Amino acid sequence: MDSQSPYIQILREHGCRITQARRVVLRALEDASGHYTSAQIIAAVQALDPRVGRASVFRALELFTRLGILRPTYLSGSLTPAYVLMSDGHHHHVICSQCQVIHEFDDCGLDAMTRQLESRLNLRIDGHLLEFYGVCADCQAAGA
Amino acid sequence: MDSQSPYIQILREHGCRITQARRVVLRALEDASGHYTSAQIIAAVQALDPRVGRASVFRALELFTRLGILRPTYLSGSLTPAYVLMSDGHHHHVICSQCQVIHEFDDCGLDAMTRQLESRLNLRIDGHLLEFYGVCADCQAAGA
DNA sequence: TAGGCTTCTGATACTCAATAGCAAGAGTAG
DNA sequence: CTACTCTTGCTATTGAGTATCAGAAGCCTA
Repeated sequence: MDSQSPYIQILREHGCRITQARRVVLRALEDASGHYTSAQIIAAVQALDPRVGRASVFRALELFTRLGILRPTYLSGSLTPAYVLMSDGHHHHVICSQCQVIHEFDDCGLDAMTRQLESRLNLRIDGHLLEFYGVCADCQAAGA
Repeated sequence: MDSQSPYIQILREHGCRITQARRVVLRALEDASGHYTSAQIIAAVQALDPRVGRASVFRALELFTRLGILRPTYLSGSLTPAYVLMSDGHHHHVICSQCQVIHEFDDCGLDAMTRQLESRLNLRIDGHLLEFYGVCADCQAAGA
């Protein structure tokens, strides 16, 4: 029943135990389906299950990052990272440099480039993060 | 003579003063041409000009990030960001998940996608960061 | 299903990168 | 050169993230 989540499967494949703390952190991340800072994730976890401690959240985030499930990224001028769920190993978004709005998109068309890089550099590629920086329509209108 | 650096030009265009501290930080970054943490940048700046203080380095890094000259990115298990120079607005690299070696590459072929996104989402795009995650040849050999 | 080994957890104290505040100094426009 | 304003350097402070460790909980075996 837990095995429905592909992330739980990844934990299992790596020989990591499926603990309550990890399950709750994963659920918080999936509910969010966005870009959350550690503080926001801790708050969400507290709401789901108050018994889970701060330290365990940080440990889970670190583990998930190591397994390629998550990727911390720096957004909105703050040096506190936001965590991004790498669904199926990849993630793509556009960030407005002015209002910091984030627009995610799915199709990246990077499969061909991935193959090409793998053969050219002689390595294996498991995933990628693609960020575009720009100015959104609203900010362009406001700035004009 | 300073105006040779395109980054100095960017500062000028945004009405920022060309101060000694900012010049030194830029020089440290250009000398490095790699991925440096703030601690490493501070050390490099100290070596170039000991009068420049820590706080000014952080302020310069923040300013350059805001202007799109730099991008903090998460590398190698530490939550202290590494700064990447966005030459001409974009940067691309492959990171080995095991030994954390970074391999930069230039051609990304993302111009077409950039155009497409601009028209589809109705926004202006100024740059991008593309990170691939995988396992390098050495680590694959060692792991086998 | 219970036993037993091992990993993981929760609580707290601690560390140190990053920031805030302010008086003094340096850029720049005229 | 002068004057105005932005920026700096110093230092105190903050707070996200980490270390520690006894106890709890997964999980494998039989």
